[in-house]
Amino acid sequence: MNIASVIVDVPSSSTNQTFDYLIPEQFQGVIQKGMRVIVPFGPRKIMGFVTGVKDDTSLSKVKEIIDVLDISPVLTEELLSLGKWVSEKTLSLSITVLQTMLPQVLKSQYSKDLVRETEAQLPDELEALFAGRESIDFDEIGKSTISYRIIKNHIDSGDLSVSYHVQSRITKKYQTMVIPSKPPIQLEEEIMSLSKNASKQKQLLSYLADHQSEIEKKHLLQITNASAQTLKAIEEKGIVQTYQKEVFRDPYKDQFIEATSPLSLTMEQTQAIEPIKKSMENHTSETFLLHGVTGSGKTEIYLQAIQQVIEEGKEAIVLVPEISLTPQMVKRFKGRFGSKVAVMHSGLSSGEKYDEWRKIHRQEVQVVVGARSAIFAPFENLGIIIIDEEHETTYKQEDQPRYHARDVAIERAEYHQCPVVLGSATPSLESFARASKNVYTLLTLQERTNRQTMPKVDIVDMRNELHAGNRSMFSRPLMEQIDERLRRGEQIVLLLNRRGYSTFVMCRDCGHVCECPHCDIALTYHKNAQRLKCHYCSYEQAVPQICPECESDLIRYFGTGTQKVEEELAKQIPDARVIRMDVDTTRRKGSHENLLKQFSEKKADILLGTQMIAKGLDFANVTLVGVLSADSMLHIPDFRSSERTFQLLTQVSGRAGRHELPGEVIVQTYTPEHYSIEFASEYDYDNFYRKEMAMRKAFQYPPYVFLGLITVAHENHARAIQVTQEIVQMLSNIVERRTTVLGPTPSPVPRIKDRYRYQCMIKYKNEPNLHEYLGHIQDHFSDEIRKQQLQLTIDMQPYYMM
DNA sequence: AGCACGCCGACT
DNA sequence: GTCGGCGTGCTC
Repeated sequence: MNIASVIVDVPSSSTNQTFDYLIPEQFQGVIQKGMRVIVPFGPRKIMGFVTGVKDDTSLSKVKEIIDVLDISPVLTEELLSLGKWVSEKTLSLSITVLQTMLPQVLKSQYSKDLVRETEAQLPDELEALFAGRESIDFDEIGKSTISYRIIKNHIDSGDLSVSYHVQSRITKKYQTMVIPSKPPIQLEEEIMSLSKNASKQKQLLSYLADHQSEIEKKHLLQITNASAQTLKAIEEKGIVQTYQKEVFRDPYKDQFIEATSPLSLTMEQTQAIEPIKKSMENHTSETFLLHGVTGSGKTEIYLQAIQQVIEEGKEAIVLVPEISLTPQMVKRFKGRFGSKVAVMHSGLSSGEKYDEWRKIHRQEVQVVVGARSAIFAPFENLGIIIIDEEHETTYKQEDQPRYHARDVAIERAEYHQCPVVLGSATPSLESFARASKNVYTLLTLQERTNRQTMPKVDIVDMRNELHAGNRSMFSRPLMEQIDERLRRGEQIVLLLNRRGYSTFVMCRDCGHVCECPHCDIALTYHKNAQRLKCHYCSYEQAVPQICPECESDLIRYFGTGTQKVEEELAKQIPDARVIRMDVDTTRRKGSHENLLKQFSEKKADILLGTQMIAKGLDFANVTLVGVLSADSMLHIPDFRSSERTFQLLTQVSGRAGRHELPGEVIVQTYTPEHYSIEFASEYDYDNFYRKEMAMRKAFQYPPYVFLGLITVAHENHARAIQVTQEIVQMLSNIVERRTTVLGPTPSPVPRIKDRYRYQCMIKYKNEPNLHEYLGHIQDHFSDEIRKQQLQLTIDMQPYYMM
């Protein structure tokens, strides 16, 4: 067993394989599957994951592993094989998948140094660069004017050499601890022998004598009110010792979280949890779809199921959409399971994420609550996986590897023989269809635990408003209701559904829209910076004063951004205090929570925001929810737009009147007759599902078919079409008769960063070898891809068609 | 990816 | 003739 198979940290298709290395004697028996190692690769040194250890290799010559980076494997065997599965299903590189399963700090960084090997005199410019140092970073050479040729000559002559380094970004946090070096009796003696003036030292020592054990330095100095100088004095006398102790960062340490105990379940809840418990007892990997209206107590079911898992000595993963991973949510889990919970989300610093990950790795916690990537938590005895708000699109990763957490969850559950619970008030059509076909087990909660009825939803036809001469973005009924809440001192949530919508600049004379010169997309107007920016590349420019086409000065901003709504609101109701929440105001860490906190403390009357305010928020004093433009999403050319509209409207309606005060919802729309708006206003999921399924069937979209989307991007327009055509041809030749291969079609954004984009869409029901074929297609174009000319993106079960 | 090698055009 | 451009192939 002295050969290791290693996946190296080189993300390219030609290195997407294992490489064999000899395990040197000192690492024999130490190196295990799932550990990170440093290996020589060509002239350099890089990180790699050991995926196997074996006795021999078919190669005649192998190099030795240079170093081991881990004491225990960072990836379990299960995660290694899961990684393989994910890379096959998503057509991603193995190394990319393995890296995403770990916290970012474990990713290696590389550097190159130029080292002086001899005393030989170097040319003046080189001597100046070294400035007396033994080695310099290669980056410094790049900044200087020295030609690489000269350096190369000196490397060849042996005066200089290049050394490669693998650096870890791991930062551990330490605390200084103080520990007495003598037993208490002797400490007392020391106190006696100290000089009379040393009262502070005496005080400090007597505290230590009384308390015996080690104590944090900062803490000790604080209680004894002593200075660091005092401590240093007794340390020098050898009475106490200090050392550095590693501590885990705890992002929630300053929060007091009240412990909660299981609530008694309603009849309905009991009926829903029983099958889950049964599945856990039988050790079967069953998938449940928990369909429960807002406020029906899904979370309590999760909590009690997890309780049982913990009692069995197993572990639980809870996935929550990033955006609703609020302190409120975390509190519910920490309140019930205390220190057994790790939390993983993008709001944590990379060090905090690493520490939370290590709690799982070291088996110090049994529960992880986290966003998408928490599905890869290195638990070894999973007892349950819960995915809350199952329909959320954030569970699908939008860059490589394009995995869906739901699929990974089901795969992991299969391995651990444990249940998966998908919870939602508005299940995705895919999941509900599977439940209807008994692939998933459907569990339904129809009653709200507080017996409150859902808030009444009023639909306002904005066309009538227009006819009546109201050209503002607030309808008269909405304004009336807002006024009334303000008078009663109640709060209001206003949702601006802005997806697919942005502020752009248009000339009123000729209709010219300012577009990005590198992408076929309108530039977005940023008011703060007074600039136009492209959302796809880094291009930006000043706002033109006159139209570049017709030189008219009638330039206007179009689209309804939150900023614009805020201004309008200030004009119409100057007295209202408004908090605006959108990407601009929540960019800074913690600002999201901060704004919500202000709102909950009633420091504002109106919370105005985008989708991010629709989820999981729970304010007792909110009695009115206004949706400014319910249909803005409906016109996006995306087969899921009706589903998303329905989900968003249902969700946001649930924000009103969650407590004693009754709530009301006003939905403004230009298409009140649209079924997704109508059914959402009646909270009628079943009829929405039926209607939408009929649409999906008619147009052959999921869940009736599976989708594969291939996007081809090339600088040369003709070549982009040609490659896409070639792919369409290749696929058409091999797929089943009832599979449809569409294309070449221009992408919804036909050009990004000067590359023309064309697509091929595959609609299939059963193509067991499709992934393999697509792999061949990738290989077929790998040369052209590597030469930076061609970009090929394959997205299985895509969510965004761009 | 990133490095070396090797082949070609543009200069001292 | 050499310098330096980039196209090509390989990394256990």
